[in-house]
Amino acid sequence: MQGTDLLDKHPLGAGQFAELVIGWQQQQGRHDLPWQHEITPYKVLVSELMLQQTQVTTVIPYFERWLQRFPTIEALAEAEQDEVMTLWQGLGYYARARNLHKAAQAIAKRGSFPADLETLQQIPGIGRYTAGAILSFAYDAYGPIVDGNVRRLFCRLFALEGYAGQSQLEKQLWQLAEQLTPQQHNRRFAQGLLDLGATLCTARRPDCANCPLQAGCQAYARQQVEQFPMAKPKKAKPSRQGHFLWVQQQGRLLLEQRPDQGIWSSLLTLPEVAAEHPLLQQAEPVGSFRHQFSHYQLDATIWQPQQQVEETPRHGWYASRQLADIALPAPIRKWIEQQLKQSAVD
DNA sequence: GATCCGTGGCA
DNA sequence: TTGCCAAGGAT
Repeated sequence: MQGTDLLDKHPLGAGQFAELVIGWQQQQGRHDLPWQHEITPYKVLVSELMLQQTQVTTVIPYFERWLQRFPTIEALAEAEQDEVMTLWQGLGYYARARNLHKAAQAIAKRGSFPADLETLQQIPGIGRYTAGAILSFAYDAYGPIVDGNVRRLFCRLFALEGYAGQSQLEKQLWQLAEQLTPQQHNRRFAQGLLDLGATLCTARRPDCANCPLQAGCQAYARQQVEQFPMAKPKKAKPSRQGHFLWVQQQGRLLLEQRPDQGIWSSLLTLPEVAAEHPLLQQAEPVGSFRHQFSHYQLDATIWQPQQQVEETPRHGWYASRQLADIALPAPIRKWIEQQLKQSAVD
């Protein structure tokens, strides 16, 4: 067992490690995040789903609005998907919103909130990390977590080779998490791990001088803190073309709901057509934008067709005052609002 | 195991 | 401007 070896060779034992993390969290950790007050399993579920791959400062206003509109899991379970997507718009990774909605319906139907790792991981949108986080934060119970913060912290503490996603590294990280996670004070311990990663053991310019684990950090001992974790080998980001239609009729704008898979799933957008679409042969380009996704770059052109657009049940006409209350992708919303402002001035 | 899935902040 | 990064999960 490699993880056992790692821990055996390390100057800090598991008990001492937990004590240091817990003590530091109490003195120096974050205590004023919105989901840390009057904790319920539902609030933990909402916050954890929102926080997946998303920064705390981005999530906070979304979380506040969400709890106002859906104060309980039953309220969310009974909501329409349109409204769920509208509240989530701009936050990205829209499958999370559908999963959260489905999770609320499953839990409400079940009658009780699951409180064990196995059952939690059967719920849509909840993986190994989120299940551990729910046990730790909602129930103050044993729930190992490995996220980006913990990965960075452990890779440095134990000078672990490998990059994020490599199976052998992930296996080591989870084994360490299981061994280092205490049986008591689990909420504070988990919060301490995340706070250390977010405020001291950061990706760039880590603040080792104030770290309670400095004496036990193997990367620090080598003066190679920023070499861990190793950078994932990167490949070129592809570029894709997108063609969107700008069609107004009697002051209303034609929009189309996207399918529930793929990019911008379940959101409304300007109708998108293939590059070979006949409509584009006699259309005028009225604008363009470039948008960076995590895995490709979108070069979009917006066309004003001269012919009638064939409508489907997924199409709809929207007045400008309705736009605030529907779910649009951020770059599409930005372009539409700019266009409407210009045409109003013209 | 590799890829897909968003967005905003920051150096 | 560009690249990197952030409380991951599903396929």
